[in-house]
Amino acid sequence: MTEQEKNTEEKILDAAKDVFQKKGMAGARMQEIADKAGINKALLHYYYRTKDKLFEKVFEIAFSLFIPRVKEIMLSEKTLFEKVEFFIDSYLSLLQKHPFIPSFVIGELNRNPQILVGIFEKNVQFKENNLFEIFQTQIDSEVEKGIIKPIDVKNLMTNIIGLCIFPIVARSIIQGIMFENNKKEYDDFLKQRKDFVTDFVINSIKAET
Amino acid sequence: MTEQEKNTEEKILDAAKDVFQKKGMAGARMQEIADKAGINKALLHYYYRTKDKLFEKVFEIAFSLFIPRVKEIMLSEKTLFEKVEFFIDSYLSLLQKHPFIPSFVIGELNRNPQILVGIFEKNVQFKENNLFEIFQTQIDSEVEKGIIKPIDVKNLMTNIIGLCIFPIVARSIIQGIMFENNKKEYDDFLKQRKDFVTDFVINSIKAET
DNA sequence: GTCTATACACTGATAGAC
DNA sequence: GTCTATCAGTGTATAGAC
Repeated sequence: MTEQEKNTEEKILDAAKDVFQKKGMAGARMQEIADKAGINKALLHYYYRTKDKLFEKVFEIAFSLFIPRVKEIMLSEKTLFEKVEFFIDSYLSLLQKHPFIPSFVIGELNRNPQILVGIFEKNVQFKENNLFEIFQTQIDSEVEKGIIKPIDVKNLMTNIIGLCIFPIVARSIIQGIMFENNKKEYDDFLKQRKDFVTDFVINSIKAET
Repeated sequence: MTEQEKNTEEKILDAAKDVFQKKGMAGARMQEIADKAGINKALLHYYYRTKDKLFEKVFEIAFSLFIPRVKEIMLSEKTLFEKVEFFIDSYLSLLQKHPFIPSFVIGELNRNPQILVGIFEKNVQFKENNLFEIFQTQIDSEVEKGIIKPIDVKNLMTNIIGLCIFPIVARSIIQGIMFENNKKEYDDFLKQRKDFVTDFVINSIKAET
C-alpha cells in the first residue's frame, strides 16, 4: 500500500464517516461521499466495492470506539467508587469528542440489528474474560465490607452508561423541552452532569451510614 | 369523511408507522407501505401528497405519545417519591407497548433535528405552564422538610427518563454484550428494572438518615 | 376513491481510456 | 490509481380511466 493510496483511503473513510453518521446508511449518497473526499464516485467502488462494505467499515470503527473503554475500566485496579468516578469522567469525555456516534449506532441498529454479529466477535471478548463476574465479585466484596449496598453489576453498568449517553442522544428533545432550545445552556447542562451523575450513582449505591 | 375513507386512512397510517419505524424515512419505500396497507401506491399519494408529509404525520403521532405523560405526572397531586414511582412504572409500561418508537425518534432526529419545531408548538406547552419551576418548588419544599437531598429538577428528570429509555434503545448492544444475545433473559432483565430503577433513584435522592 | 400505466429523476455500480 | 461516460434498476409522483 503506497502513501498516496493510504491517504485516499483515509480521505474516503473520513468523508464516509461524516455522511453516514449524518444521513444514515439509506440516506447517504455515494456521490456526496465522493465529493467530500475530493475524489470521483468510481474511485469509491475501486477501494470499497459496494456501499454496504463501506458502511460496515465506518460502522465498525464508530462502534469499536465505545467498547474497549468499558472493559478496560471494569478490570482496572481501583475501588468501586473510583471506578464509577473514572468511568463517568472518561465516558463523558469520549462522548464530547464523538457526540453523533451513539445516535448513529442506535438508529442503524434499529433498522438492522444483525450488523453487530460480526463486530462482536472482533471487539467483544467479555464472555471469555468473565468480565461481569469479576466485577460482580468486587462489588460483593465491598458489600461485605459495608461500603455499599448490594447491587447487580449489569443493572449498575446499564444505569451508568445510560446516564452518560441519554442526554447526548436525546439532545434535541431535552434541549427543546427543558432549555427552550438554547444551545449554550444545554452545553453548560452537559458540563455540570459529570459531577452530578457521579454523585447520583454513588449516593444510590453507598451503604446507609 | 366517509366510513370507508376513514378506514383507508387508518390502514395507511398503521402500515406507514410499521415501515417508517423499521426502515426510517430514507429507507422506507412507498411501495412497501402500500402493500402492507393492502392498497395501491397511487392511493398513498391521493391521501398524503408526498412521502414527506406521510412521514411527518407518522413521526408526530409517535413522538406525541411520549410527551403528555411527563407533563401529567409532574403536575399531579403526589409526593415526590410517589411521583418517581408512578412515573417509572407508567413510562416503562408505555415503552413496553411501543418499544421501537424511541430508537426511531432518536435516529430520525439525528438526521433532521428540525422535524421537532412544528411538533413542539402543538404538543409542548411546558414553558407557559412553568412546569419545571412548579416541580422544582415541590422538590425544594421536600428538601426543607428533610425528606430528600437538594436536587435540580432537570437533572432528575433527565436521569429518570434516561434510565427508562436507554435499556430499550440500546437493547441489541446490551443484550449482545451482557446476555449473550439471549432474548428471554433480557426480557426478564427489563421486567426487574421497574423496581430496580425506582429504588436506584429514590436511594439517590432521599436524605441521609 | 381506487386502479393501471407511465413519466422522470436519481443512484449504485461498471466499462474502458489514460 | 484515477478519470469520464454510461447502464440498469429503482423510487416518487402523476395522468387518466373507471
